[in-house]
Amino acid sequence: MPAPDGRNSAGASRPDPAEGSSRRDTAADYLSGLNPEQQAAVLHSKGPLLILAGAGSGKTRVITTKIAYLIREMGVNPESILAVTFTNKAAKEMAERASRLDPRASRATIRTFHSFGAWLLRRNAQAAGLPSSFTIYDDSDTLSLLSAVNQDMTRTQLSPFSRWISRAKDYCLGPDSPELNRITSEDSFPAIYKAYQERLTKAGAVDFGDLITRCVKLMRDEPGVRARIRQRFSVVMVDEYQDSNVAQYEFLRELCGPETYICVVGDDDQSIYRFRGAEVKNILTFDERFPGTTVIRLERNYRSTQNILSIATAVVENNSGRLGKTLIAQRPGGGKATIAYLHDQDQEAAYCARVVAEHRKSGGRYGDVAILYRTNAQSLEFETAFLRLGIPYQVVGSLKFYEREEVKDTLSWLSFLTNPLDEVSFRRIINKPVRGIGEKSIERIVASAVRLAAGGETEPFLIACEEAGGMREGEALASKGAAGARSFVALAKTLKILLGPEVPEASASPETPEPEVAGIASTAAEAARVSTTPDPRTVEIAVEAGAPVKPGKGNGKKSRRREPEGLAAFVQRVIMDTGLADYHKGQDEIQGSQKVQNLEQLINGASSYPADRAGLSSFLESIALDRSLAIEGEELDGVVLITIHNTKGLEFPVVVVSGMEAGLFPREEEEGEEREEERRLFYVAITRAKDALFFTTCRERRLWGRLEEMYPSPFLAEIPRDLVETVGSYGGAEEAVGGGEWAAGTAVFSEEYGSGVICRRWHAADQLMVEVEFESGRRAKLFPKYNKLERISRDGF
DNA sequence: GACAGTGAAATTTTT
DNA sequence: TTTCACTGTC
Repeated sequence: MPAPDGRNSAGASRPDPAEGSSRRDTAADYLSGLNPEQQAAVLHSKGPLLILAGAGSGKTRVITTKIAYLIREMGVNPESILAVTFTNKAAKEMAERASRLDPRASRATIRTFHSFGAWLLRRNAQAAGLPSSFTIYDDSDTLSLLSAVNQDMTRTQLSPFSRWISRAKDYCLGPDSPELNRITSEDSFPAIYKAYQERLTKAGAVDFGDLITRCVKLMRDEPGVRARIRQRFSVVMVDEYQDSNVAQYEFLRELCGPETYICVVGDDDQSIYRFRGAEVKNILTFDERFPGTTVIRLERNYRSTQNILSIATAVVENNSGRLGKTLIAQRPGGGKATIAYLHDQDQEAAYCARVVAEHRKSGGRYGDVAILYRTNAQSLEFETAFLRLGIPYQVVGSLKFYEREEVKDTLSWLSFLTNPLDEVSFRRIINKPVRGIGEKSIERIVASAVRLAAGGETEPFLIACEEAGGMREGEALASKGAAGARSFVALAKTLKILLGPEVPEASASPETPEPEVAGIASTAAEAARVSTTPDPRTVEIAVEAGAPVKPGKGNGKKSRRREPEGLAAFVQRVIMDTGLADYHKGQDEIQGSQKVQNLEQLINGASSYPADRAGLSSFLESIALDRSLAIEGEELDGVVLITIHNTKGLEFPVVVVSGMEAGLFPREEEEGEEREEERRLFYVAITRAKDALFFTTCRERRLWGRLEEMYPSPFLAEIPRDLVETVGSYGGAEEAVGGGEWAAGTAVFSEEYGSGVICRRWHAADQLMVEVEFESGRRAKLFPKYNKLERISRDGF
C-alpha cells in the first residue's frame, strides 16, 4: 500500500490502537460477505493490481469496498484517492456505494476520465495554454468548426475527417505526428487536422480528445503540475480498463509515480469500444507494462444461471487473444434459452410482447424485461407495438435532447457568454433569430474577429460586431446587417452584465482539495441577486411557454408554475431576451414540435446550479460530459429498450437479444478483429441476463423504407444446441424451423465451400433445400441430401 | 440575403 | 423515414 498521503497523515498510517478493535469489527462486517478472491483484491497492497472481473462477479462491490478499506484500515486520506470510470453512471454509482460503506469516501475523486481531464485542465488552465473558461466542443461542434475552416468542403465530406481527428487523439497523435498514416492514408488529413487544432485553440475550446491529450501534454511539460498531482493522488483506480485507449493509458502513466498505488479493473471479454479507439492491448499487456503486477481473477458469477453462462462461455471462446476466464454460476437452476425465428419486425415485437406478458403472469414486473438491440433505430418497432398494446416501456439512452436545435441554440448562447472566443457558438447565434446578417456578412465578421484575436483582443467577436454595426472604426455592413449587429452586441452585453463579473483565476495550488462550503455560500447570494431582478416579460412568456403546445392536449392549470430558481432564472432570461423563445414558439406552431417544452426542460435542468459564472460553467460542463443528464424522469415500471452498448454494467431478470441477423448483428460480414469485437458485444448482451434469455431473428426487415431479406446471425450457430430451444417459423407452416436436422442457424461444413451457417430452408422439387452463408462470404443453395454437407458443432452434439 | 422546394443520400456503438 | 446539399425565386 502506498505511504498515506503526506499532507494529511504523516504518522497516521496506523489506526489509533484504541479504535483498533472496533475498526476491525467493522472491517469484518464488510469483508465477510466477500469471497476469497474478492477479499484478496480488497486486501492487496503491494505493487500494481489487475483485477480481471468477469461479468456479474461483484466488481463494483470490490472497488467500493477497497476504497472504504483504504480509508478505514490503511489510513489513506480520502482526498488522495482517485477512481476513474468511463461513464457518468458508473462514477455516480461507485461514489454512492463507497460513501454508503464509509461516508468519508465522498471526499474521494470519483469521475469519468473526461471529467477528470476537464477538472485538471480548468485548474491549470494557464499552464495548459487555455482560458479557464474554455468550452468543451462535442462532435457536432467539431464538425461545425471543420466546415468553418474548410469552406470549400461539405459537411458530408468533412465528417470522416472529424472521425479521424478524434481517432488520432485517442492514440495521442498530434497534427505533426508522423504516425498519422496509421489513422488514414488520406493525404490532406494532417493539414486539415492542423488547421482545425489551431482554430480550436483560438476559439478557447477543447474537444473530447483534448480532455485527455492535453492532460498528457500538461503533465509532461510541467513537472511542477505533475509532482503536485502525484502528491495529491496516492491511489489511482481505473474501472472498465478494457475500454481505455492509448491516450488514457499515457495519462495513467503520467498520473502514477513510483509511489502511487495503482489498481485497474476490467474484463477483456467485454471490450466493446474499439471503434472509438479503445485498446484491448492495454489490459492484455498491463502486467508487462507495470512490472510486479498481481493478477486476481473474479470468476464466480452471482448474476446468471449456469445455462446462461455456458452459452456466454461457448460464444466467447471463439475469440482469440483472450486472457481467459471461466464464469461459474453461484446460483442454482435455470432453464434453456430460446431462439425465436420470426418473419419480420412486427412479429418480433409481438413475440417480445408475449415474453413480457408471460413474465407478468408469473408475477414479474415490466421493468424486469430488457429488450436489447444493436442499433438505436431498432427501438422504433418496439415502441409503436408497445404503445398500441399498452405495455409501458422506457427507452434508455438515445435521448438526443442536447442535440436538438433549440437546445443547442440556447447552449451556444450560454457558451458564448462564458467564453467570448467561442467561434462555433458565435456562428450559431449571430443570425438566429434572423438579424439580417447572412453568410457573407458572418464570414466577414469572423475574419475580422480572427484578426482581432490574433492581436490579443479578448472579446474579438463582439468588437467585430461593433465594427460591422458601425459603432467603431472598421468595415460596417449595409444598413440591415449593421442594425442586426448592433442589436446582437447590445443583447450580449446586457446578458453578460446580468451574469456578473469574471471569476478570478484559480489559486496557486490548484489541486488542493477545495473548501466547498465557501463556494456554495457566495453562489447562493449570486442566485438571489439574479432571481430578484426579473424582467417583467419573463413571467408573462413563461406562462405562455407552459401552455399547451398542441391543441387539445393539456390544460390551463399548469400555468401556475414556480418561478425558476438559481441559474434557471438566468437561462430563462437568455431564452426570452435573445428571441429564441418566440422563434421556437413559431416553429412549434408551424411544425407541431415541442421545442418550447424542451427549452423548459433545459431551464429546469439549470435550477440546481448557482446563478453565477461558476455555476454556469459547471452547468455547461456537466451537459458537455454527460448527455444522459436530463433523463431524471420519474421511475416508472416499464420494459427497458436499450442498445447493447448501453447495457454495460446492467442486469435484468429477462433479456431478449433482438435482431440476431447477419449484417445487423454482427454488423460486418468480415472476420477478424471486427468480428471479435461484435462477438464480445454479443457476450455482453448474454451476460446481462439473470434468469431468462431469448434471441429473436427475423427473415425480413424494413431498413430505411426498403424491405430487406435477412439471414440468421452466424452467432446463433455458436450457441450449443443443447442449451437452447427454438421456436417460431420462417414463413410457411411446412417450413417450421424448430425441429429438423437442418434448421436455420445450424452450423455446417461443406468440402467445397468450407464452414458456414444455414440461413434459410425450404422445399424444392420435393426435396429439402437450404441456403448456406459460408464464412468465405459466399452463399450457396444446397440439397443436404445430395451435396456433401455435414453438420458441425463444438459441443459434441 | 431569406426561404421554399427538389433530389439524393444515409443510418453503429459514446465520453 | 429523415436529413442534407443544392437550386431557384422573391
